[in-house]
Amino acid sequence: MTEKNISEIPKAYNPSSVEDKWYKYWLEKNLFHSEVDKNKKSYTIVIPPPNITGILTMGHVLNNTIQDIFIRTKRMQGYNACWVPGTDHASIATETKVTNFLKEKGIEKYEIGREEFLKYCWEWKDKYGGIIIQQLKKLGVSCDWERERFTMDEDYYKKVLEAFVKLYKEGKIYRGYRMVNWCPASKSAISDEEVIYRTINGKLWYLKYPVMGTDKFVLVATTRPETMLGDTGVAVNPKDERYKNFIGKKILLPIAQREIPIFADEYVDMEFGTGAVKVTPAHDVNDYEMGKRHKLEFINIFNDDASTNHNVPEEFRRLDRYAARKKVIERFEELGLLEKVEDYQNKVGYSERGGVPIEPYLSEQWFMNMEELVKPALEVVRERKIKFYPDHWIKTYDHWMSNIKDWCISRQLWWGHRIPVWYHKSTKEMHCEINPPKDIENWHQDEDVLDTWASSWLWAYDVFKTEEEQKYYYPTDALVTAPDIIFFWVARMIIAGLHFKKDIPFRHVYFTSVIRDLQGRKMSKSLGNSPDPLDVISEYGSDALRFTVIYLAPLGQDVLFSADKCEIGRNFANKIWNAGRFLLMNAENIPVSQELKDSYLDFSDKWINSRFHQTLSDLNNAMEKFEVNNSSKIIYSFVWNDFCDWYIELAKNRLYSDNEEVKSAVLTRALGIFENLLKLVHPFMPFITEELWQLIEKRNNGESISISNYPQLDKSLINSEAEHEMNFIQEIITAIRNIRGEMNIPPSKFVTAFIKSSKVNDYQIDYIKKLAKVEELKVDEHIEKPKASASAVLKNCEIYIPLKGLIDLDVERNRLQKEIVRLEGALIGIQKKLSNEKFVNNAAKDVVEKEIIKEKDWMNNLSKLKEILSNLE
RNA sequence: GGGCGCUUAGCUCAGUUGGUUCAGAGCAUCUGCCUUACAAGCAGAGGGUCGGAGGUUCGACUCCUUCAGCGCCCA
Repeated sequence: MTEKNISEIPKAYNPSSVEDKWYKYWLEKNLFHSEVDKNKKSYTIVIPPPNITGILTMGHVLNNTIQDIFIRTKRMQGYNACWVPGTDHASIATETKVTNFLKEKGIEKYEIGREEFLKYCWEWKDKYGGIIIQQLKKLGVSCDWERERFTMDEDYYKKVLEAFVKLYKEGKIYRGYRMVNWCPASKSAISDEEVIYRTINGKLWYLKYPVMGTDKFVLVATTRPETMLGDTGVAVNPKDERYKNFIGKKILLPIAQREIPIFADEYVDMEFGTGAVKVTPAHDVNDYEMGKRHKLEFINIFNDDASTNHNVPEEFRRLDRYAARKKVIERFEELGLLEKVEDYQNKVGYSERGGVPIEPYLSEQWFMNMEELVKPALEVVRERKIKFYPDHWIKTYDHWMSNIKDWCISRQLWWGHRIPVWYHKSTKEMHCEINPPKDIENWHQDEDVLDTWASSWLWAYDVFKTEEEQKYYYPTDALVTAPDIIFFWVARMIIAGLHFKKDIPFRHVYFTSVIRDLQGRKMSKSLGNSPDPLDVISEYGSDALRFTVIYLAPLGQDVLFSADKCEIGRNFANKIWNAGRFLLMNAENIPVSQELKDSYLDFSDKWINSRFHQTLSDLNNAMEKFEVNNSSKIIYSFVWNDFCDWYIELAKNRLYSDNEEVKSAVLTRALGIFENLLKLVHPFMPFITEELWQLIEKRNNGESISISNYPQLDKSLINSEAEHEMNFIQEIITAIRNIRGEMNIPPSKFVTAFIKSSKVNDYQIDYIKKLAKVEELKVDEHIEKPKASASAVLKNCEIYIPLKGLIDLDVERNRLQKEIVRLEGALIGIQKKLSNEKFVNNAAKDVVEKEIIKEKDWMNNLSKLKEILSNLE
């Protein structure tokens, strides 16, 4: 760094001039790169790879700030810290984006074909896929950018296929014709986890189905009348008296003119609707099961875009499912077969990515049998080999894992990892290998790609390219992620890690808060209630945003956020800035001398050292327990309340004294503590701390606070005597300030004060005078209360402030009376306790003893106060 | 229907194993201050019977039961 003229340091911290400069510096010096180093312990985090179609959200801010705090702390603590960044190819989302992009240019995906389409995808990825990475850098994250990975990198791609082939050969992957969740928008199957259920206000239509050979009807109720075109049966409960005589008879299905059986099945709920249900085995999960049980016909009436196909009568063909619904209802009305329509609330499954209702659809798909794979993954969490924070997520995880179904891993898309299976054109033989068969011309490859999560489930180790690296960095230490992907990703990574690497993928999983707006609504694009983090950064600074989000986000609780809350972080940054500015301004005139660092120590120095190491101890404990939010508060309170409000204020006395050696000693000490404080803050606020760290001492090129040594806890410096002494002085100062405040004495006016006590030492007098604005201070254990003075009573101490001409006796009377009432109340409680034999006999001895001492002190204070009040004049 | 979480000051939330002035912090409010680091600041003050009821205990914000309200996940 070049030398700066300190007086030029601006009064208010300006993050924009600082942040980009340091991020560039860190990258230039390659400070965040990690290489295998067997002499150092690794500390590894893999980023939850953001989706290449995404842009930075507040959720990312929270998530990545937490990871950065962990990784920066460990790096400074001497670990070989490695944070692997990267992005996820997001099969459906990206393919949708690119398809729409091409459509706007008049290009149809199927016309250009697979190869050509994928070229566009890569182009799109190169152009937009890095946006979120650039945005992340604005946050100051200390990722190892040399290790940036993408789920479709060539070698990673290969690893994904290898995993598929291995599982196939183990018989864990199979192909089958099953009912899946079909997304008509992306024309692909999706997994159960990608279906979002929404309550919608729908209708319940009552349709009359004529019973053949009679003039009677069976009334069925349905929320999806269009599916009647694919009905192949009507079911009733065997116990239902109403329908007993119909069982075995046939319905002549209207419109389709198909004869379908009426049969009995326990599944039918007699209470729901009419008690008779139409059965569409090809388009409803429950009907599918019934269809299999009763060997019904499976009639698929939809194309892959959910329009009606050739299996319905000519005039109903090629209609969108909702148009088909309308037409079916109209026809039923014409036929006089529509009994009634009721309003009805039901849950409809939507495709998470496609945004349209999913269609239960029979198709040929690839599935993974999860039954065996799940077992070890369940164990490691139950046995706490992997720890969850907060740990109540264990139950959710356990429940899901215990009820897991086979995983549909094929997607009818092009962008992704193409399933490594070839079918022989004539023999129909199947070839499942990484490499295609040699006589490729006789084979055709499976058209489908894999579910994106079937690639990212290998992320925890296949981001490391060599065996050696995997051995060194795996298992990773912490995973920080949003709770909504606990099934999609967390669970599957545990499964993959245990199956393929025989070890857990991570030791700790930290589930972040969900960021909401001030009304408690989830941040969403459609509501437009999500502030753009980049705007927030340019307004408040990255450090401010980071600190604020952490400060507001308790473990396991949602966060109600709005941009203006970043004042918390901005103000804190400014506070640190000005503390630094103060010290640096003094350093212009006072020499810094490391030899004097431990000279002229007084109680306030011992106190601040004690506070620092107590803070460090608390902080270490909190971080150990992953209490990041708590950690931010521990730091905040030390910096602001201990260091700034008290230590700097006390230090001014000596900094402005005449003794050059004392001045030098105090300033050196203060700067030392400040530097340590910066290190504690650094993982939370990397930029401002780097800037100040570079300013307080000339650093060599390549040095950075981010690779400096984290302060070591020294318990011997935690000094309860110094803390007691300091607390006593703080109480005296606060008591005098209180009197000044209540009496409306402006700060510019100095007062005289008398302290009746034997516990105040001479060297503390100047401090009290300075901080309480006292001109003349007399301390003696035999002082008589002067007339017309305000008073305060502390333990072992009485304070009098003569205020002739200033004192309003009524105000003083009120003050005293209030304190008396408070003390009396407290005393009643304590005396009740002490007169209770059971308490005295049962409670711990030290508790009782403390209560007795307390009672004595308070009674003492009380009688003094009463005396003062009665003599007040 | 099953599970999880939440309810403490006007607002947003801390409160670790039940026991020290343990009823706290930040913001907001009120009062006084441009005190030579900081008005993005300093000093002081007011404000809550800890969701309701019951129980365990010498003692409950803390443990148990139950009720009410809110939120999330799964079916």
